[in-house]
Amino acid sequence: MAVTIKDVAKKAGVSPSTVSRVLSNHPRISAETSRRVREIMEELGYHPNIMAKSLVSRTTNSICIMLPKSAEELFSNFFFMELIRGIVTQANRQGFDVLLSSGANEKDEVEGVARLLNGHRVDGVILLYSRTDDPVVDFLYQNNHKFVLIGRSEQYADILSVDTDNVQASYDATKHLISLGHQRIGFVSGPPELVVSKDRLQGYLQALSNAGLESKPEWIVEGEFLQESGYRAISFFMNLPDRPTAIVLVDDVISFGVLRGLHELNYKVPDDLCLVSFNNIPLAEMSTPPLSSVDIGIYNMGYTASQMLIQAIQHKDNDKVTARYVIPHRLVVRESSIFSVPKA
Amino acid sequence: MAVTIKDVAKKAGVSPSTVSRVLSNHPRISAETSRRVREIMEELGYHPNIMAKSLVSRTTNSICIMLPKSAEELFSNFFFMELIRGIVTQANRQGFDVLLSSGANEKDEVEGVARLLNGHRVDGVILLYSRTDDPVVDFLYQNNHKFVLIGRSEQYADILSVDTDNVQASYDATKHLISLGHQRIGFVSGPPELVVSKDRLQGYLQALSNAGLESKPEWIVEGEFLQESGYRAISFFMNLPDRPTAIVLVDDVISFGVLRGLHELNYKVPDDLCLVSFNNIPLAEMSTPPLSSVDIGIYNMGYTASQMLIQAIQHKDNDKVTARYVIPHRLVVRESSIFSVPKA
DNA sequence: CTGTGTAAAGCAAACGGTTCCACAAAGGAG
DNA sequence: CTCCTTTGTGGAACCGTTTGCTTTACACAG
Repeated sequence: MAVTIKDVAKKAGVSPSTVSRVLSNHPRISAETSRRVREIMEELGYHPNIMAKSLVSRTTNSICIMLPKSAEELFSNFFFMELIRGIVTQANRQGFDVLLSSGANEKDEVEGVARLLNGHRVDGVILLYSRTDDPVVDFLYQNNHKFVLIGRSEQYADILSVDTDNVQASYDATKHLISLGHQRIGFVSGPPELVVSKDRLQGYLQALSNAGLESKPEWIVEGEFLQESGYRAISFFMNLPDRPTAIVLVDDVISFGVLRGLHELNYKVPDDLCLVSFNNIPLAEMSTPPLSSVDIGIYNMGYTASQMLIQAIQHKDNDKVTARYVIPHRLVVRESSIFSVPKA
Repeated sequence: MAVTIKDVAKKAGVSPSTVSRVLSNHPRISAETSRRVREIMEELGYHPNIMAKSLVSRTTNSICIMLPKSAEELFSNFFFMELIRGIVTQANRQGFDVLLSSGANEKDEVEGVARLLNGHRVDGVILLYSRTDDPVVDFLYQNNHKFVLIGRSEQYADILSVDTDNVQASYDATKHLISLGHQRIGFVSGPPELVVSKDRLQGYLQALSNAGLESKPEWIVEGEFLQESGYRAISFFMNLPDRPTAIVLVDDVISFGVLRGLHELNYKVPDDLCLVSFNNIPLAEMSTPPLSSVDIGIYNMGYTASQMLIQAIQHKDNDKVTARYVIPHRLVVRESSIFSVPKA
């Protein structure tokens, strides 16, 4: 059916090996032969069978992106799409294909990734999230597979990862509010099993303590990366006797929920409450009021992760090499935090 | 290195063919042999080499998602992520892997898809968008490849596609505004090369004409699926001498830009201007005010497209079969349109 | 004219499976 | 008891490439 290397060889009057060598620019092929073979490939519409190639070369030129289980429930879509865009762009640029994989649960995830990796369908994996205790990471690490973590592993030091300095970023965001005169600052966190939640919480606490400010347990609430979490958090906060005058939130989308909640309760931002969140998604500057947010270079993270993984795959130095790449962050101040001290 | 079918065979004291048959549940394998072989596969940690399997079976059990070139510029991320989620979920459920592909330009796109399809890396393709004149579709159609279009083709009738009835949906949205008493209704469209833009414009015009209402050219502006488009459109509209009292917008994200613009100009929604848009993304209910929006079941579209494609791949009836699947839509009315007639 | 070096191309064995065909053993019909 | 099925398994060819080892064909030195 499809045209193979043999068809090309026959028509060109050479052997299949010669055609193969033309394809890989082998030095000992005469210019004339090369030209003729290429011409015929063109004419016949030849495309190398990637499977056959992979089989013999034992490499697939493709990588796999592991989506978190139930991405829809835990995270904001924007974050992942942006990460994926960065990964795919860089991978394609390097001639790699990208596979998407996910699982209904953790067991599924490990099995899926094992099937792909052990079954030689992909050469490596990128994990889009970091959980505190992740069986997928265990599997990858123990079987010596190539992989890159977006985020940070608490268990293994010697793995490839791309991350934001979340402690520092959160410190900066909190510091910003402190420098505006706020004394009572709240924090809305993400799911506790995510490393990012812990890191940002830590930065927040550190900033408070460095400034000699108090941090009350009731000023810290856990949520998910969803509007609803913000919406719920805010009714809690605003009913506190000594409620915060400012909040740090781990994600812009949560802030949208907060804005909505405040609007319904007839509070004004930033007059009654100041907000700073993370990710700086495009909508952040379109909300009312526009959100102050820490830009963490999501696309860049994906791009870099992809690059690191492909590099690791190509130079097959089997030693595990520590390479934690930290993408710089930047606090973008907008209206949601620009008034100094709320009247209340 | 890796454990192969031969290793399993040797250890089990059977031939490779027997192991292969166990794997594929061949009827003429004794229960005892099957049990023993499976046990050994487990023990050795055997995973079939997917490449080798594909090579001989001439099928890959994977499909490819074609991302639009420069997705970031034309579309709202949410839409694609949701589509992808639907596709991946259904594909995985059927044992298919999903590849992501994109190209810097149209030539790139065709080449990429040709490489994957002719090179037997994937069995079929899903296109996430419909352009009025798409070389990728031409290629797929003419080479008789399996593919599904999200949207609608203007050139070919006999291809698989999943779509919203955009004309009707837009008609409904416009009708909703008309029934609230609006006489001057504007329209913010998407890029003109997208079929969805044309269809929604048509539904809008049809609703107006059915109601005996006028439609002025200056009430219609083209934009992209970005906040900025809405932001720009609104300053144009509000400066018109006989400006619209309501607008239909092709995407929620555009509406966010509009909301921002109106806020800055000190207009109120819905008092000064009513809005209805499309897609009903989760943030639509969190904006101020919450947006009326046509829910088009994005996840469902992806899910269905995936299902159709896999079906087409598995029953390899080579006849082209028309199958246009229309996902039902539903107008979700919220505050951005609930007042009957603006004061102005 | 033989021997040697080198460039160009061919042969054949993998890579890890699947599957058609052959064949032995066992069971059933006559 | 033969003969014919059925059942369970093994052997080998093949899927489309790559690649190490040869072979061929010159060119040129001795």
